[in-house]
Amino acid sequence: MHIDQIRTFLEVVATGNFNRAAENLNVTQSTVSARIRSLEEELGRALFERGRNGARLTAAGDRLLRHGHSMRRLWQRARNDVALPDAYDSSLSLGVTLSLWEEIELPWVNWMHREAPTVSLHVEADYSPGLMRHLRDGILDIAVMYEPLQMQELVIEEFLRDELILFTTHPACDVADEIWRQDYVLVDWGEDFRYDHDSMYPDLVHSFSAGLSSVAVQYLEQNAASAYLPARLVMRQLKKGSVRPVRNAPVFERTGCLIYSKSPADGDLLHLGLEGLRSVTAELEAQTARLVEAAR
Amino acid sequence: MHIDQIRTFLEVVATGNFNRAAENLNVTQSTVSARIRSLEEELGRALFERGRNGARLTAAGDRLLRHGHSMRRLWQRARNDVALPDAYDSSLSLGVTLSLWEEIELPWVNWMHREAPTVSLHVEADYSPGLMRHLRDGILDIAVMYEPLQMQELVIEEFLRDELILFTTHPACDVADEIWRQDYVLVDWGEDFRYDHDSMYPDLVHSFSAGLSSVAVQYLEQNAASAYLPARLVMRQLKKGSVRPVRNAPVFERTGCLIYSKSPADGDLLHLGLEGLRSVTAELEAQTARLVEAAR
DNA sequence: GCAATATAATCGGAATATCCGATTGAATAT
DNA sequence: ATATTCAATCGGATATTCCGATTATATTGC
Repeated sequence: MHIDQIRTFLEVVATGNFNRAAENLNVTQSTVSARIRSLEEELGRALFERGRNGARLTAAGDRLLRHGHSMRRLWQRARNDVALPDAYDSSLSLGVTLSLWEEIELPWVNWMHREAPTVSLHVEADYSPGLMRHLRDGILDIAVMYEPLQMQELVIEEFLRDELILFTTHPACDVADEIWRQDYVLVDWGEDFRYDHDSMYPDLVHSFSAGLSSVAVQYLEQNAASAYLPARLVMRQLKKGSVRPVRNAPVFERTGCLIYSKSPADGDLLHLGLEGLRSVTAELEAQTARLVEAAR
Repeated sequence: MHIDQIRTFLEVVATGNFNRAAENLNVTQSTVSARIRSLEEELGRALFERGRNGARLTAAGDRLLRHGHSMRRLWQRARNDVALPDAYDSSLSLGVTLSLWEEIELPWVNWMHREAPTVSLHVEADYSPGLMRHLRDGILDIAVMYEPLQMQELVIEEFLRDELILFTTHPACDVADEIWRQDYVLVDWGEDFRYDHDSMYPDLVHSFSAGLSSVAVQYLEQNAASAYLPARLVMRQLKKGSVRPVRNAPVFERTGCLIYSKSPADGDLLHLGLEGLRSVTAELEAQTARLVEAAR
């Protein structure tokens, strides 16, 4: 068994097609064919049913699939750990959605460094699809994001309820006042939010929409405008009083999730990392709650 | 990365010597040398410090070691699962010490078959060293034995307290009567027992010693003799009254352990298997307890 | 210091495996 | 029928692996 055979197998499963798998792997189709054939010979079982519409997994292939994922992850992880400086004895990597990155990353790194100083940490921020891909490939051990796609071999655990509150830099006003509607910024908080938002405010016009929340915050600081934001992003402005929640405006909820492998390379370490995230998040939520309470 | 490179790496770690590793793997020393070298080149790190006394792991090699064990186990497991008949979707294998085999194996297989009918089961009985080797190589998922050797990457969990009671086929007697000393069979219940037994009865002569308990039971049935046995092995004879416990004789305790991998290929399935063992054992212990109570 | 010994690295050559590019073959849609 | 879309196969170039023998190196005993 060569790891490239496993990678090829997984790519064929993912694309359902020898030719596309060959393209993605930068080899010829005949090479893919040969790799799969030798894997099948070694295992003594057909892994794919080849037909007009590409390749479909056999039952035996399906049984290989889960282990294949693990093998790829494990080898990725092994290469990574071996490459570490000798002062470390293992590694843990965390990926965080861009919108949560700033708040979670540093406290978590500090927490981990205190609890496990010989663990090398790797942190990255990206959008959900990138995080999922890295999770699948074993580059990430844990990811934090909203609205994850369900995936075999991954545990999804809710761990953070976020409140999206309508904030404004207009003078204190009620949702009925409609002052806040002047210069409204629509922040893209994901599919669930878009749906809820549209049904609540079907006729609301926005002067622009922001993909990244920090843009919206900056805009609010410099203009009399309104936007849906989690309280923690405008903590400073709330304290100053420059930003106020719109009274009686509906609050949207959003659930942050922890995603990690069902079969980790190092279960103890993974759970330490998760514990760190929960602890860091609890602190974050407590702060936010106090602030929201004070502003109401 | 070829799996043979990992196997070779692990064998060199185990023997601490390229030549012995070559012998065990049935290849030449130059092949072992080349395999390790190519692995080192791929990883960009030296894995061993070569010296007069063989090969010692570097820090980087040590970081590879744990993953190497997992890789070997995982591939072993994958090959096994792929080879399964299509009616099954995964597999679980249990190894049991010879002395516990008969009592645990069948109930566990029945329990598992009821709870998870699509899981292919593999059961084997052997002495502890064989079980440990198979556990290490990924052939076994769970082992049940007394006095396991501590090993990296394995969880050891106590789950069964066994009482070794002095039984006799002489007429009912007290330990002070010394009738029972005529024709005493010393059963080898392991190192701990030997030690405790010797200090308790330093001058006790035995007519023979038995490595396998069933031999001792058979001997007791056919001769007026005595031996230390767990009650469950002489349940039938206790009910008939042909075998009696020696009153006031000290009871020796022995702890049965569950051993399994810290990083299993399929955690859910593993824990189902463990649950089955605990359930089966609880039943066994309850029966034994009732019987011992009745006999006293 | 000098063999004797044990260990791993290296080298040359044979065998084997891998990969590519082109072709073939099979199944399906038009 | 014909075109299209897949995967299998073949031939040849290249790369890798393996063995057997030799070499290099460090340790031990004398």
